[in-house]
Formats: sequence, structure tokens, C-alpha cells
Amino acid sequence: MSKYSKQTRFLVAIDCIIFGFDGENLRLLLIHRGMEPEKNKWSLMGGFVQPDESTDDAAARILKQLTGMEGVYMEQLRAFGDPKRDPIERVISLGYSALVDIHKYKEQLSDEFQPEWFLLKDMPDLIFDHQEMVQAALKNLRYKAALHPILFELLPEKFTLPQLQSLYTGVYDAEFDKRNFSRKVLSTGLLIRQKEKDKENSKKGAFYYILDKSKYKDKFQSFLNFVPNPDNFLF
Amino acid sequence: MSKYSKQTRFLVAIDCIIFGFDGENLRLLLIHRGMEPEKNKWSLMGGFVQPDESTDDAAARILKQLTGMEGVYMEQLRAFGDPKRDPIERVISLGYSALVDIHKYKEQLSDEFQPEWFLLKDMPDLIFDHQEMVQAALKNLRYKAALHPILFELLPEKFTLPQLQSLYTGVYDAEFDKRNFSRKVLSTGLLIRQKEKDKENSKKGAFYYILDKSKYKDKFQSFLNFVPNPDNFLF
DNA sequence: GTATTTCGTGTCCAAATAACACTTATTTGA
DNA sequence: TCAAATAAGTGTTATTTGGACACGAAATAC
Repeated sequence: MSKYSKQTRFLVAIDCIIFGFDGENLRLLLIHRGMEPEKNKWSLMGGFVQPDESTDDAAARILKQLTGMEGVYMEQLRAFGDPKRDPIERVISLGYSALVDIHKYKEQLSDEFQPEWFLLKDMPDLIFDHQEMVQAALKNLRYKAALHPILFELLPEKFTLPQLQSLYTGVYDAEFDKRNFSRKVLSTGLLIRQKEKDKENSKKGAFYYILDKSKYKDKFQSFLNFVPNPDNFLF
Repeated sequence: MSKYSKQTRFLVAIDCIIFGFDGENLRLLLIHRGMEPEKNKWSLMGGFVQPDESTDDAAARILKQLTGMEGVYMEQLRAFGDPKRDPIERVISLGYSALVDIHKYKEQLSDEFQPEWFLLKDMPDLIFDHQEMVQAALKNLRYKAALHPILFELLPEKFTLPQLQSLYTGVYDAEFDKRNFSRKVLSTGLLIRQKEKDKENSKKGAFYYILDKSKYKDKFQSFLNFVPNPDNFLF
């Protein structure tokens, strides 16, 4: 059958908003853009959708190209479709938000892009509408993390409650009460306490926990209200 | 400057998932598809993004083309990007979810498409992946409506509490306690009681309410928890 | 062995939630 | 005109959840 002949076709790109947590602060992985225009400017990792891959596959491919990682938590944010967002030619970009365990990330894989993990506070200027994408991704992250156990994707397999709390502190840029926080997260039943302690970060040591994977899958979509008064932090 | 010359370009479409409420049930507006393939099959209203319009503008244009309505609540759901979703040619489609006051909708505007408002329960088979789009939109609607005062977009300016409750009943396919429900919605401070009653639907008559527009804007993003135990209904 | 650090926990009060039933207004028809 | 029928509107109580708050325990360093 013939094609939809009279219609205009567009480039469709993927841009990845990649979050990591260094134990202290939330960070974002940026690269030096590899092509004109704006070559060598700071940018989100991106690429064009290819003819035979789904958009989700394209996003996974591009993430892997930069980080070497597969099976990472990734979700489509939305399309960014302003006709003038790229000055060269119209490109409709799909923002994909990824949460990675920063410790699994291997620097050397991606020499080509000279990537760096930036604190949200001192991000450089970004090309095109990438700043807007980052803001949208951050807003989405805070929104989802207030309700669902999503931030575990940023942590290594074993983690301590103080680490977890410091992650929430980093994401929301707000302090939480330690007693209420631990009661809350433990009451979800998602965490299994291990016998060993992390002795690196304190004298007393803090117990390691791991996620209960099956409960995690079950409850991933539940409303768990991790963040008190979330209205205060989201907008 | 030259274009991104070696990359493949794709058709980008908009498909609109249009919800309405007839006072009793949630309904979805479907049309007879106007082009090959699958001409005259039931379909979501859609169209191709044009060179000089943003994707949001395209969605608004397509909605207006079918319904004649402007300024309607609309949000982008996500991109549907399977390379084989349209058998003729690859088309990446952006799903846009719209909530309209079904009473403002004028049938005659859109003879061309022979549209009909379907109950979700007895929807016909839809072309391509439109069924998946509908399911995604419905899930999103239930999710958002559990937290935010979004369903008012489906109601006329003046409405009664019984009408509002019946809307929630329709959306979640579940009964809610009348006393708890009215306490909940009134406690948001979003509703202003009018002096007249709706006498059409009951002997006693029910007071009309209108939305307090300024508070609505303020609180639109707040977590208001309209639905008890939302986990039970969403998935 | 004393000082320092940080982990881990428990109580109380306030607020929100969920279950529950009766009265009121109005119309209809006996 | 009175009784019955219908749907609207409202209040109480028990339970759960949420948030504010402070101290003892474990380990190390000096």
C-alpha cells in the first residue's frame, strides 16, 4: 500500500536525563555535544531514533552507549515539540528519565563524550531546551518519589537507612526527621535488614538493608506517601 | 547551516483520547477513520503534526477540528513509538488526553467523521494501538483524579454534589460513601454553593455548586486525596 | 576510661480517615 | 390532607496515620 505521501516527516530524537546519587547529593550526567551546532557545549546525552527500533529501544541504546549500562530504570517523560527548539532543523525530542546506580557507572566507557556528573546546583548552561527537560525530569522525580518507592533505583543493592535518608534529603533539598523517616520506610515492608553493618561511615556502624524484590514489584505502584506534606516540596 | 543529513525522518501524529461525562457514565469520543488503511474503522481522532506548529498546537488543532472546542483541558500522555504500529509506514504518535464538558460538544460540527460517544464498557475494536492508548489514558485519568481536582473539567459550570459523586463513581467504577465524599470535597474549599437547586433530578432538589476558579488554580497541583484507598482502584 | 560521634528507637498529641443512620424537603397519589 | 416514597443533607465515633519531640547504645579515639 502507498505511504501517507503528502505529509512532512521529522527527525525524532531521544534525550536522556540521567540521575545518579553520590551518597551525598543528587547528580546529573551531562556530556559534551558531539555534533554541530553547539558542538562541545554541555548537553544531555541524546541521539536520533533509527528506522527499525522503537522509541524505548532507542532510549535504551543511547543510555547504553554513554554508560555501558543495561536494564536501567527508565521512563519516558514526554515529547518536546516546539518547532524551533533546534535551530538547524525541526527535531521532535522525547525526553527519557533514567535512574542509575552511580557506582556501577564506568567512566572510561565514554571518553568520546567527556561526560561529567553535575550537582543540580551548579549545572552549566545547556543547549536548546535541555534545561527545561532537566526541570521537567526533576519535577517528575520528586512527584513520583513522594508516592512510590522509586529512589531505590539510585542506590546500590545494599544500603543503610542513613544513606537512604540522605538520598531523600538530596532529592527534596529538605531535612526529614530520622525517627519518622525510618518508621515510614520500614512500615512498607520493602526492606530486609542484613546482619552486617556499614562501618565506613560511622563508628557505630549502620545496618545494611536490601530491597525485598517481590514486594517491591507488588508495591511499586502503591501510594506509599514517603514524603510528609509533599505539596511543600514539589512546585 | 546544513541539516542533519544522514538521519531518517518520520511521520509524527497526534491521537486524542477524549473523555466526556454524560451525567451517568464516563464516555469516550471515537470517529470513523477518514483515510486508508482501515478507512471507516473506529479510531481515535488524530492527524499529522504540521511543519510549523508545536505538538501541543497540533493537538489543540485536531481537537478543535473534531469538536469545535478550544481552551479545553488537554495533556500529553506519551509517545507511542513501536516501529510497526502503523502497517503503512512508520508513524510515531503522541497521545493527548482531553477532558471535555460533553454538553458543550456540538454534534453537527463533525459530520465528516461520524463520531460517537462510547461507554468504556462497550467500545468497538479500534485500529492500530488505539486500544492501548485508551487504556493508558484511563489509567492516567484515574491516577491523577485520585490526587488532583481534575474531574471538574468534565462537568458543566454548575453542578451538584450528587452529580460530582456520580462522576467519581463512573470513573472508578466503585461506590463512595456520600457523607465522607461530600465532607472531603467541601473541605478543599474549592466549591461555592449557589442559591438555586437542581430540581430536575430529584424531588427535594440538590444545591448547585461552582468552582472557585482562583483556588482551583492554586490547588490544582496539591495532593488532595479525593479517593480513599486509591491503590484498590488504579491497577 | 572518658569524650565523641552517630545509630536506633518510643511516646504523645493532633489530624485524617472510614464506618455508620437518621432527618428533611418535596412530590405523588391514595 | 395525609401517608408514602424518593433522594438530599448532615454528625458521631473509633481507628489509623502523621508529625513533633529526646535519649540511650555502640564503637572509636585520645
